[in-house]
Amino acid sequence: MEGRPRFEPKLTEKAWEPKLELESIRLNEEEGVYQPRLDSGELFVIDTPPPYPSGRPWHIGAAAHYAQIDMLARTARMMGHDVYFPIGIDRNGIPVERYVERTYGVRVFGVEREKFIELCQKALDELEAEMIWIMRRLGISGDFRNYYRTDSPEYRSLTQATFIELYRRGLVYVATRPNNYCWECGTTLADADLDYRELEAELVYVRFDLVGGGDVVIATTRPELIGACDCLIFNPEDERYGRLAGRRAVVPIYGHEVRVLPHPYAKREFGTGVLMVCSYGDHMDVQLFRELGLKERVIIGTDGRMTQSAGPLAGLTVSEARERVKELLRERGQLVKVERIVHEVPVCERSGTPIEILPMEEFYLRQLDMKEELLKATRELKFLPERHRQLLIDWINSLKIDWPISRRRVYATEVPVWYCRGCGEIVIPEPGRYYRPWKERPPVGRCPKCGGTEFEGETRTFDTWMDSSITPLFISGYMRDEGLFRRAYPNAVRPQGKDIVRTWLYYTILRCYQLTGRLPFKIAWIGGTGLDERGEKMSKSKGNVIDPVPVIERFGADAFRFWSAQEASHGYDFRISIPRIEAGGRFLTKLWNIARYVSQFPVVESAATRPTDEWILSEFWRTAGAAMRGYEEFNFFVPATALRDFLWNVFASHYVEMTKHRATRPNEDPEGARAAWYALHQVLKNSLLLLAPIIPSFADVVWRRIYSSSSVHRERFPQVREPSEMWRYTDEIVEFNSRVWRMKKESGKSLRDPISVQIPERLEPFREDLVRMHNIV
RNA sequence: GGGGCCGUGGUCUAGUGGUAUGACGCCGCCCUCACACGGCGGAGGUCGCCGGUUCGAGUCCGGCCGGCCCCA
Repeated sequence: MEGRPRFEPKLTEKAWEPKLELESIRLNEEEGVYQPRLDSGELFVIDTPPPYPSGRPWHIGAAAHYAQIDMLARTARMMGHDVYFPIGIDRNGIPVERYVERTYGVRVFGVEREKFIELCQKALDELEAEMIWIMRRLGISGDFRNYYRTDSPEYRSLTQATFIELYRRGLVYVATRPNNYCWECGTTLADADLDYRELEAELVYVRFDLVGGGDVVIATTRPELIGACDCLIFNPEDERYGRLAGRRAVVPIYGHEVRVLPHPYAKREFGTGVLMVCSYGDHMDVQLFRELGLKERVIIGTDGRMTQSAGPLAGLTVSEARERVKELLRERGQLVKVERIVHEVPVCERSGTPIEILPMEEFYLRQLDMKEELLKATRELKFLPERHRQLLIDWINSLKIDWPISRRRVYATEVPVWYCRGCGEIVIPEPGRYYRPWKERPPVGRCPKCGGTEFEGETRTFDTWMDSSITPLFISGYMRDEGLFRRAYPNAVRPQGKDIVRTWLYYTILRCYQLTGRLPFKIAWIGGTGLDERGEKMSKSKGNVIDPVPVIERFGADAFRFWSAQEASHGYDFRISIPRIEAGGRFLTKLWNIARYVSQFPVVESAATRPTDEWILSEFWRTAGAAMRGYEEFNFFVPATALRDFLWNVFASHYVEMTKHRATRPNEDPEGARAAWYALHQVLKNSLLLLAPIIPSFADVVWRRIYSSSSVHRERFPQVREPSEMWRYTDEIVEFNSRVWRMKKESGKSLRDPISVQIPERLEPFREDLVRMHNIV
């Protein structure tokens, strides 16, 4: 040991400890590291999805998603952009209403509206605080000081202002149409609010008498709608029924006559091959009613009960009516048989209740006549990954009705409209403030049309997507801050999950395009879905939701983040398994120990490097180039895996071992030691920069201990150098070292024991380091 | 029924037409002076199936089967 200086590592802890994250998170927040500059110039604005605080457990896939969005923000910062990373909380809509009903045992329309809203706000405040805490703990570098809420007066007044603008431009209209209706939630729903579930049902066979003799049997899962039947159809190819074309049938119980028509929608395999068309059993009925000009009968009410038009079924709930109608048919001898089947049923996404299709008067926003224009405009939008563009195109092409935007709910932005009691004229206020027509006086004293002085405030609210679809406008100061708007709009990136392309992405593009004539952002960054370990979607009803909080507490946020980055390439679905998160986090232990080893040596800025040093620097810059190509596309899988493989399997295993002798004995060979120190620090320092977006606290802690008194998050990515050709030696070096280790192992030698082995000619430049490393004699 | 993605050792994953990566788990050995939260070695695969192109296919082409997600 004579002549060997004692080196002290600057990293004293034996391993990376998650609690070190807390200090780094606090420090960077206090130092204002993430604040955007206030000077002029373009802002790189990230239109983050405002999460809905629906209560624990929060979805671990969502946590991973936000971690990745944060990597995106940090990447942009390190590329030199002035990044504005707002944090919003989505607080509008049905989930909180249901939560309040459950938690406080009240019904939304059973208490005073004001009181119910108060309860909602109270619940949201609590749930929101926890969500903000988790996001902070994840190391998210957003603007928590000024986070916004979609239920704030400022936000809601912007939603209302955009509605007023569109109404005045004729893009909003009122119409009565068959609509998806959830009687459980008491409101109309857009197609995007539906889910589909496989449910058991009875397929009921009913015999209709034909006018002029004979009969025909139909099969239906909705026998209670028989009173609303206005047509029977069979497939035109179905020779069994060709003779029925043009005949008329008598509807059992109700007695009215309906036509029997051939129509391709009827599938010969389903039931008897003959269907009854009613208002309205499903979406196809709606289409057939429109197409065939059928007569609508409303026999289900908004309370989920049969109306007076349902005759003998009036007053019954839908399921009671279904049983009762079977009895009535049986009594008449017109019930042929009943089969049990399983079929897909549209249900309310929120309550899981099968929806009804009822004609309702609602406000609509025009979208059908913009389909082509939107398809054309979105060609300018960059998709990452490109293949997810198809999700949006398919959705736009599948739109069949304009967007019903009014809802019969309470905790949402009010439709800012009053009605004249005299003539029914719609009165719209001036944009600019938050209106609550159900409790406020109208904006005018007299009706502009009839001069009446009595008004009634609208009680309905908007679909919450009316709020969520203007996040790019809200965060850019639209209608409120011209200067900010010029710097911030269009936003740079919209990061979101692929599961909400049909809602959030589509509605945002529609609304912002209508209002500004421009796309709201330049890049749509579409992440995959976090699935459970079996590859199935997580949902509270399935009970397979994993809570991210214990995972983060156990392994640390950076381990979780690193796992998230290296688990799946951008845009692919990823499975969440705790053992794999744990394994991913092991890289941090490895990297910590690499850094701990390197941290004992002086930081030198230049040196006369040896071939071994040249080799590792070449291999490093090659890796760095690959990592940066991943960052260019905000695909964190690429840098995470490239750097992990390099640092673990090449740098630590081979370079560090090859130079250990040299690096620790500066007295023997001062120049050689300096050269090793130089290369060790070059690799570590630049690796920290390249990993900083993915493992921000880890990188920051190590950075401050070794390289700087200021945050790593004020730095830029290293300028990637063109690697020399030396990396071409990597395979041979790895192969040779493994061979020597194996030989020693097989002959029972310790790694320090001398060995006699031929160094391949190609590895001659590395002879000195190889001899020392393996103690070759 | 339509669209998208995916099918590689027990599990997960890389793979530009030329001897199949790596990780988790498993087995054996080693407390080698950054790291036993480590290292070395090993077992384990008809690369979903069937055809085709090719001297040669996990990789290209066609068809089929299965899984997941979205939509109908």
